[in-house]
This record gives sequence, structure tokens and C-alpha cells, in this order.
Amino acid sequence: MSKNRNSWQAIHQEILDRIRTQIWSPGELIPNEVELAEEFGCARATINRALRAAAESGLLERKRKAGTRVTAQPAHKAILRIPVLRREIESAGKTYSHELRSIKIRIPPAKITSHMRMQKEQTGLHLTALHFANGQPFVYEDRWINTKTIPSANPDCFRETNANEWLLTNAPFTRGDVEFSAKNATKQLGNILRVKESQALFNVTRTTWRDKDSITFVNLAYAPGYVVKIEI
Amino acid sequence: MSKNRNSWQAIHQEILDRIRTQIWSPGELIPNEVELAEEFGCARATINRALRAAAESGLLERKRKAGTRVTAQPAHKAILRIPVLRREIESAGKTYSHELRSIKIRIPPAKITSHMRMQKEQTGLHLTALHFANGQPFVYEDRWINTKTIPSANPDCFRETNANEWLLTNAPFTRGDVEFSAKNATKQLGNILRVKESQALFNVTRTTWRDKDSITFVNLAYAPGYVVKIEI
DNA sequence: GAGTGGTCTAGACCACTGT
DNA sequence: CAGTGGTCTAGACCACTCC
Repeated sequence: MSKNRNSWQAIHQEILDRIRTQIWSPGELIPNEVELAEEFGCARATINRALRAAAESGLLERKRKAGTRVTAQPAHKAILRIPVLRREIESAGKTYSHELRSIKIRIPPAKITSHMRMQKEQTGLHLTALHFANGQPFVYEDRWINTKTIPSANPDCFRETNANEWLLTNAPFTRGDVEFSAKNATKQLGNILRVKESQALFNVTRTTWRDKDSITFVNLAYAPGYVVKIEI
Repeated sequence: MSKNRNSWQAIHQEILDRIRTQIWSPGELIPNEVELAEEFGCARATINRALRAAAESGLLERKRKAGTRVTAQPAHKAILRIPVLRREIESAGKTYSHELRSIKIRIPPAKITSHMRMQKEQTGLHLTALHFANGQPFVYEDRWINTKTIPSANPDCFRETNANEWLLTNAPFTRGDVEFSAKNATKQLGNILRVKESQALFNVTRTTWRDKDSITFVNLAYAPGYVVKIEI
């Protein structure tokens, strides 16, 4: 026995089909919730659930009074999972290890202070670390921590635990910005990751915030071969 | 006046706060829906909506009978918008243009046929194109189209419209795989994008499917400076 | 002002799964 | 088997926004 004909999931699927086959064309206004509830013989709340799901995935645009339209040029939305480094490595069946390379309290360069909205001359905690998968360099981490936001952060915290996991437990954030890009390895970075200079590296920067206050800014340079996979 | 105290969004926010401040610790079982409904003085459906939202964002794990737990090490989930190329460029305030560089029906290399699950010796439509932002090379496209799945695709289709947009209208897909990586420019690619050989390029591959049948496989090599931004 | 989606309620039954 | 979340219903009122 398949799903009940009146389940929101069945209706959601029917909606996707109507959009795909252009029974409902891009830009077109579709029937309102009451009409659809009659057509499908279910409660309006059930229709609402199905339409809401389609709207969340970007296929429909809903407005009070104006009604529901099929999105003309949908920007496909994908859910991207950003796991903790250790898990990322271990779920690939490899052994995780890491090495703290430097850690120091100092005044960040202007670029960092402005990005993290820190006051000038305010010190931060700077650390660099190398993470390994099966003993091979996997990613190089360069991180600043705003010790004004997270006063409990000090160099001793990161002797045992890596910064990634320490912050997750001790400095939960309310939002974050992430950027993906490609960069050539500098000579220094090439030495660390054991690749030739100018090798293309996948680069991730992440800044996290507790409301208006920055918590940490991190740059991750992944060893060659790293690929981010998503489904849409 | 802020949101009603009993709105699902207010409750959702309260849940986030309890997780953030570790009133509910990682891994811990939280009260069931009926108990929370009593505490907040609202219907169970309202609690369900709030908890479901938190579960969808990965902060809670819910299981029938077992109850609801705070996720121990949440993999942050982010929503990634993948717009059509033209929009991506135009929404940055630049002018879009494109140039079809080659188009031909031929048998793809084995790597492609196996990836797209095509029969050996089956022909596909191969095209390459360059997309410009304000006249500057922005991304180089190398695409295969499975003409068995999309018989209406033929070289004439792409004289005027770019493949990206033609397929969106004429070959809607049910799912797709996307990969992000970093690659060094080859000499040839460097010439096309007008960058030096070995320049690090941001690379996107995308394969789309109609159920079990592949529609298209595309490799996009972005000019230097390209950054994917997301929020978590 | 009126039409549409957004949400809440109280109650019911179902589906899954731990014990 | 029993406890928990998952979903559906019928009805109600609210909030937004187009006209």
C-alpha cells in the first residue's frame, strides 16, 4: 500500500508533477488553497503543508491576497551539510588527527578587524593548525577568535581539543557566513600541505556571529582532490 | 508588539535559546510534545511545528517512541541557491552575453557515458560555450546532453538560447548532483578565459536526471575571483 | 475592503519503534 | 504492547496586500 492519496506528501508530489509537465506553467497563478482542498478532497491545512513545502524548495511563490504562482526562473535550492572536520574525515573511513602549529594572542591585521567588526588595537586569538586524514595533510586552518565575544577562549583550550570542536561546544553561534573559492597555493602553504606551489586549492572561509558580535573567522585550505558534493 | 508568545516562531526561538545556552544539552532528551504544549499553553500541533523546524535545521533529532534529542554534533545545514547563469551575472549589475564555441553530435568518451549511464556507442550532443560578464570571460561551459532522454535537443536549439536556459524550459529534471572543486587552468583553458596557465579556477560539475535517465552533464570553469557565498 | 495565505486549536487516528 | 512523533480534520481568526 502506497501513501494515502490525501497525504500532504502525495499532494506535494502531484504539485511537483504539474509544475514539471507545465500543467502549471512558469509564472502562472495556481488555484487557491480552498479550491485545491476541494479538488483533492482534503482539509485546507493539508494543502497548505504541501504548497508550503514546494514554496520552501523555491518552486512556488506565495503572497497573501495575490495567491500562489509557479516561480518563473527558479534558483535551485540545495541543502548543504557542513560537518565537523573530524566527522567529515571519519565518515570517509579515514583516521583523523591534527596538529596545532601556532597559537598566540595578538592584534589582527586591519583586514581581519574590519571583517570581524572588532575595535582597532583589540587583540584576538590567532591559531594555525593542520588536520590530517590517514596521516596525510587534509586541510590547513588559519583562525582568529574574538576574545571579547568569547572571553573563555585562551591558548590552553586548544592544546587537546581542536578549535573547530571546542568552539562548537563553548561558543555556539546564531549565524554564519561561508564562502567557497579556489586559490593557488603559496610557496609556504605548498610546503605545509606537501603540494607544489601554485597548486589549485579549494578554499573555505567561515565567519560566525553571536547576534552582532563576531566569534571567529577561519580560512580552510583543502588539499587537492577535495570536492564538495550536494544534491538538488 | 512582538510575536504572540504562543506563535510557533516564538516557541522555535525559545527552543534555539535553550539549546544554545545548554539548558538542553547536546544528546539530551527533551520533554515530549504533550508536556511542552502544557508548558507553553498551546496546542500540540504548534509545538510540533516549532520542533519540526528545529529538526529540519539539524539541531534536534526526533524518533517516534524514543523522543526528541538535542543533536550532539550538528552538521550545519545551509541553503544554497543555484541561479541561472544569466541571473547570476545580471544580479551583480553586469551585462550578460555568451558565445557558442562548438556544437556537435558525437560519441562521448567512456568516462562520460558511464557517468551519465548511457549505452556505449550511443551518441550525445556535445557543446562548449563561453559566458561573459560585461564582456569579460566569466565561465567556460563544457556540456554533454543525452539525446536519448531529450530527443528534441539538436544543434539548432542552441544558436540563440544558451543551453542552460533552453534545458531549464525544455528538459526539467527531477534531481541533480553538483560538485564544487578547485582546478588549475590548462593551457587551453587559460587562453580561453584569458588567464595564465595553472591559475586556480573554481569548478562546478552538474549532472541532472529525469528519474533514472541522465539529461545533461556540464562542467563549468569560473574565471578567477569567483566566490560562492552562503549563510548558515 | 476583500481575498488570500498564515497560523492556531482540539481532537482524532496512524505509524513507527523501543522494551 | 505502549509511548512518541506524524499527520489529518474542521473550523476559526489573523495578517498582509492588492485593488
